[in-house]
Amino acid sequence: MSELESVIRRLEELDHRITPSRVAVIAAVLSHSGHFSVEDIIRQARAVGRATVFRTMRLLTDADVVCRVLLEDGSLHYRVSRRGHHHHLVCVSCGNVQDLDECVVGDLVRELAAATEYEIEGHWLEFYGRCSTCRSPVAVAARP
Amino acid sequence: MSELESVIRRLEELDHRITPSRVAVIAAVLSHSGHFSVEDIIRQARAVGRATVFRTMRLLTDADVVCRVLLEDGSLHYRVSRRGHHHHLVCVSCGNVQDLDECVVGDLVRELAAATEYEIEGHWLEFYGRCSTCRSPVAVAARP
DNA sequence: AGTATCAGTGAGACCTAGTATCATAACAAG
DNA sequence: CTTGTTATGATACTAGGTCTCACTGATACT
Repeated sequence: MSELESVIRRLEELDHRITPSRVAVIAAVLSHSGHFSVEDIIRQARAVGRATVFRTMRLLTDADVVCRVLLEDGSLHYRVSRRGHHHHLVCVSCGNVQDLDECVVGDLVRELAAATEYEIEGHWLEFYGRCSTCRSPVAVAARP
Repeated sequence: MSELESVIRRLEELDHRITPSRVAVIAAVLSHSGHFSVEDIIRQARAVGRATVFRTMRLLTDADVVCRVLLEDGSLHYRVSRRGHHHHLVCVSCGNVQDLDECVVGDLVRELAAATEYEIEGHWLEFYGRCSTCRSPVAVAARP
């Protein structure tokens, strides 16, 4: 079963109709191996209305087909998600994204909940850096 | 020395001029005990131009007078900062912000750097939940 | 089949948050 | 006093996203 079909299955299970517009958006989304902006998808699926692209992106986010990637400058990108709740390490130089295997703050959340009496419902966590390819050996050696 | 004066000192040390517009923005900023948006400041300091408010907010961020608070919906707010690098626990119900004493992911950053060969330069981390006041005893008891 | 209903749609107006431009003003230094 | 620098406000603009609304096309009921 292709990835497209499996996403369609997922939406059907959640009682969403499969329309040509949605299929076009999903196909555009799946064509990316890295992260992308909604504007990228709007450009790719030119026949689909702007509002519909945004609506479909929300659908896909809720269905865990994509996850949101917060870039360092605050802009929001998306990325096809192939695992559950996780976080990202984004290379600020080449834009490459490394998925962290699992949520690394689960323990922290429990500790904080105990210490603060908050009931913690969610969190944002993104790391930024330079991947091994982008940092030159010289730059590494020069670091204190 | 008032808080206003101490912020003014800080900017002077960084070679920024102290102008009436900047003082108005700083006073508006200091009038908030919680977090606030730039639009709040623009509303409060109506005599100051929109661009100048944004410019001054950047100045204050760079001078560590305020820190940025990322809300769950992705919107950016500010908060007077009284310590160095730290993170926030935001109540999604009343908006109250709890500062976490120090950065809780320092160790994590070092581990990740070793595991991924990334040189990690920065991160975003915000927690969301409901403070003890906002969660009713009933709701707490009902949680699994 | 007929019709009522409802999810989904695109066009476009609108909104929010922020940046760019630019002429002008205030100030500092020589 | 002149010259260069920093800061300013008005305004236009942009990016990213939401709202409205008339319309379409499936679905469900009779």
